[in-house]
Amino acid sequence: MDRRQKKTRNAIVKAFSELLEKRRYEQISVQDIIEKADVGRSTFYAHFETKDALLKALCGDVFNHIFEGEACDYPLDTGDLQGTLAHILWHLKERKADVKGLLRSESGGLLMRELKADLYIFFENRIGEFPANVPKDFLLHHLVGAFAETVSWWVKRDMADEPALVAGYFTSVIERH
Amino acid sequence: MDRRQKKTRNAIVKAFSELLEKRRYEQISVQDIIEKADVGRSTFYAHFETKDALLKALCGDVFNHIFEGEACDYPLDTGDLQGTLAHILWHLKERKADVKGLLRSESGGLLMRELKADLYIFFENRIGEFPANVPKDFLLHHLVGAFAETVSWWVKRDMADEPALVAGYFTSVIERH
DNA sequence: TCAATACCGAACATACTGTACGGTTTTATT
DNA sequence: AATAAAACCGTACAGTATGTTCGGTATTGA
Repeated sequence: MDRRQKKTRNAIVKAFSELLEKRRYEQISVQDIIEKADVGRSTFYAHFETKDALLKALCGDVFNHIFEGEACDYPLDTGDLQGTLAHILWHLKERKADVKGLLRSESGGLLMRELKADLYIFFENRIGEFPANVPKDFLLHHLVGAFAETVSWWVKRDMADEPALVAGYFTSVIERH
Repeated sequence: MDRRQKKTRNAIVKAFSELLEKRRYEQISVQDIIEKADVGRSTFYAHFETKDALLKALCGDVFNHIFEGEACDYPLDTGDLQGTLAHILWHLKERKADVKGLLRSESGGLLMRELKADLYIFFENRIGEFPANVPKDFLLHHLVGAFAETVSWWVKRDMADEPALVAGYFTSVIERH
């Protein structure tokens, strides 16, 4: 609507994202953010109820691109599980700075929580490819936890490995039909 | 050494643990803790540099009992992977109140981080039982993440399922030799 | 008995959060 | 161009938490 809103909001998110490259989430105060964004204090709170809300918004921003299946120019999605997982990793790499910043933080769990929530839905739709001799609910958590940790491992290695390779590792450890 | 130290320290940890049953970590202030422990403010800081240090100490306390392999009266450890994992779960249930309190919190990641660190070492010693066609480092993270999430899932269900059963679920999803 | 030390508790400096409010600028609309 | 709505500014403020300091008291171990 009002384009000042977008401008301000973007400035805040961008400032937050940039601060996140150098410092951990806990070490960044609202004061830091509004100074870097060059935005009034009350303005910040007009946009985000709290610092956590901002974090959540950033997470949502990162993941929406991935799981909402917007059109993108990733060519290698073979459609199977491994290909789709590689696709997800590729998208995460697009937002490398944000992902690294959020994951490094003490509250890295917050990014992880968002990621896991989306992964949960993702794997739910793929559940047929996996063994059925355990409760579905358990299996979902297992897959989500394992893949989330895979992401964490990959990020720690600076996302150096090829997405397709990492996805291949993952699928080869899980017992399938 | 001085038995006042132990007494005070225990009072603090106990108060913290009890507060954790009702409230999440973030909602508990140092003030709350020292009031419940009936301890002076400066005394608290003489024992723990920060609230996080206290949390870490409690985590350590919980996990030492488990991974240091102290003598215990758990009879069902069959020695194989499933049995040992069940044993770990059984110990976690011993400290149910603490584990639930810490896991429910926003900083549940802190307990998880400690747990994962110990699990990492644990699985490292068992690595031979798993497929070797992926990097060992990756595999370890995979197992750790999956089992940690299993714990999280189990706790959410109020640890109602039998440890041996849950451990069985876990082992049946992982592809082994 | 006595020196060491752990504790008390209040006071203090510092920092952050979230809200309030009067005034200013930009926007969309007519 | 005029105008009402809105988004913004920025300062001030109340509330709360943290971590430190320090003089005095009580307990401990030797």
